[in-house]
Amino acid sequence: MPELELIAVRREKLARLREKGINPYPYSFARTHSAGDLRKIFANLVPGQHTGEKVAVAGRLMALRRMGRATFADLHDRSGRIQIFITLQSLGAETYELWLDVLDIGDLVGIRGEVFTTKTGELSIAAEEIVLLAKALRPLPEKWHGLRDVETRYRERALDFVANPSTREILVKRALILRTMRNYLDERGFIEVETPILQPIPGGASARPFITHHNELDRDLYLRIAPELYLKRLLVGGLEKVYEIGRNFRNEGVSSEHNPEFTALEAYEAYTDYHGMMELAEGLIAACVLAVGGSVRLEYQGRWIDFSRPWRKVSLLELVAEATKCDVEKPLPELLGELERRGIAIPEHLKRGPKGKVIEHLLETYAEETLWDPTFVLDYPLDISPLAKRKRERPDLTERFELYIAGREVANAFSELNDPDEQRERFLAQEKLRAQGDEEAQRIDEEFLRDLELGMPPAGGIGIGIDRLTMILTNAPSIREVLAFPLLR
RNA sequence: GGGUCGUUAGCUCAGUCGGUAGAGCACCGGCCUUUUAAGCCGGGGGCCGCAGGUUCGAUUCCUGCACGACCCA
Repeated sequence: MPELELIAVRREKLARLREKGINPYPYSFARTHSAGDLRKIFANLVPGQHTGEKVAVAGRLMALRRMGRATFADLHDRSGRIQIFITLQSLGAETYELWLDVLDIGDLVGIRGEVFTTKTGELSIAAEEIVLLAKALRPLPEKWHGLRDVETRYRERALDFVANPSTREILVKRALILRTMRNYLDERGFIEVETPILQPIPGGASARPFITHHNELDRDLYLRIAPELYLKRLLVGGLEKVYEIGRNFRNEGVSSEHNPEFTALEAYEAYTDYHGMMELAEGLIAACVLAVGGSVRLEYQGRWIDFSRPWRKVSLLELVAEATKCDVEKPLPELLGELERRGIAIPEHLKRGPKGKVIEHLLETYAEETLWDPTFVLDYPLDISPLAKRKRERPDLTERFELYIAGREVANAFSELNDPDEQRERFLAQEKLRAQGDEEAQRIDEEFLRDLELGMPPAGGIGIGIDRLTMILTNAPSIREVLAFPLLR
């Protein structure tokens, strides 16, 4: 039946209700229990038991089994399902007929009545009063298969949440992860802060920004690609341990692992370095794994991930050397020659350097997917790490790591560069790349440099991608599953 | 950006080797007071993703486009 006809049928019922003087969208309903509460409280009833307990529940009608003068209904709320038993005897003929005429699957209703169990032992409520709380005008997906079509699921998210409780569960777990992170950091003396999302110069990461415009100031502003530079200015200001959980915006494509707006945690701690950040990452993520899964192991897309500490540490250059069997210590021209001899293709735009981009490409292409259990990849080339401090004893590398889990980059951290003169040099090198056409190269930020000149304590900083971490901890194959409303084409 | 596959009723899916399209659920009518994917009887419901092409005839074959899934860069 065309959708419009199904809606028309429901609208007729709505009109009938109004004729009877019943408000189909009333104001409130005092419920005494959720379905889950009742299952807990009345877990030990025997079949056919009447309790004498009067309760009030509310939720969405998800099934109606009409059997003449008696009807069974399934009422769903956030906590689960409870069966409602409706009889002509207890409501009276007129009321019973009316409700069975006008109620549809999908309607929100309140029920008052006595808790009992049927002869098969199912916990139920014998309805003494039915209150319509909101009439549903659109039909719901099929009761058995539900809503499967992934496109409809992502485009009509509310419908997906109604039809698929497991989708709702992901958001519950996401909230648990965020709560666990905040608790973990708060307990260790970190202060949660909020820094600008509208920024005059987008900094703190290599990415293309979204541009917006302030009318009154008649000035373009950018949606932030990272909060990093502002958070470090708070370190200058003496906040010592700060973190922010918030939305970043990067003007790039959408895929199963990318959404243009995504949530990241960034945390900065004075007087430590990237070794301290490794400990923080382990503790923080392990706490989330435990909170969500109750164990140090969990299954992702059919494979187990072992979060037992300490996590593996491997140097980026060793990792790439092993994956490609090439001597990655060679200068770029010689390395490119060796890669070519081994039949390893490098995209043209990377060949003119900097070398760090080639190394990064090799990591993403040949090593990333092998990093299944949590692995810290250490010591990134200086030329692709403009905000990180030089590695002790290796001036061409930085004290930076990325954390990989299930073949995905989940975190990025470094010993924060706090020498203002060197930071300026690094920015200038980035500006040079930008002039050569690298739109993702970072921009010089004079206000940040000015504040660095006040003196920023040595510090470790880390960014963790909340969406990707949530994917892993909820066994979600796509980032769209862990976003309440993903961006679609 | 390239390749492969998909798009049929509100939902989940069949199907047509090219001849005016089917099921289950949902919906409508009838029977039914312990059902639970309730059951039984009857009924209505379709731009077969969009646009072209081939053909006497296209939902089916071909091309393009849109959207999606997967793989590759």
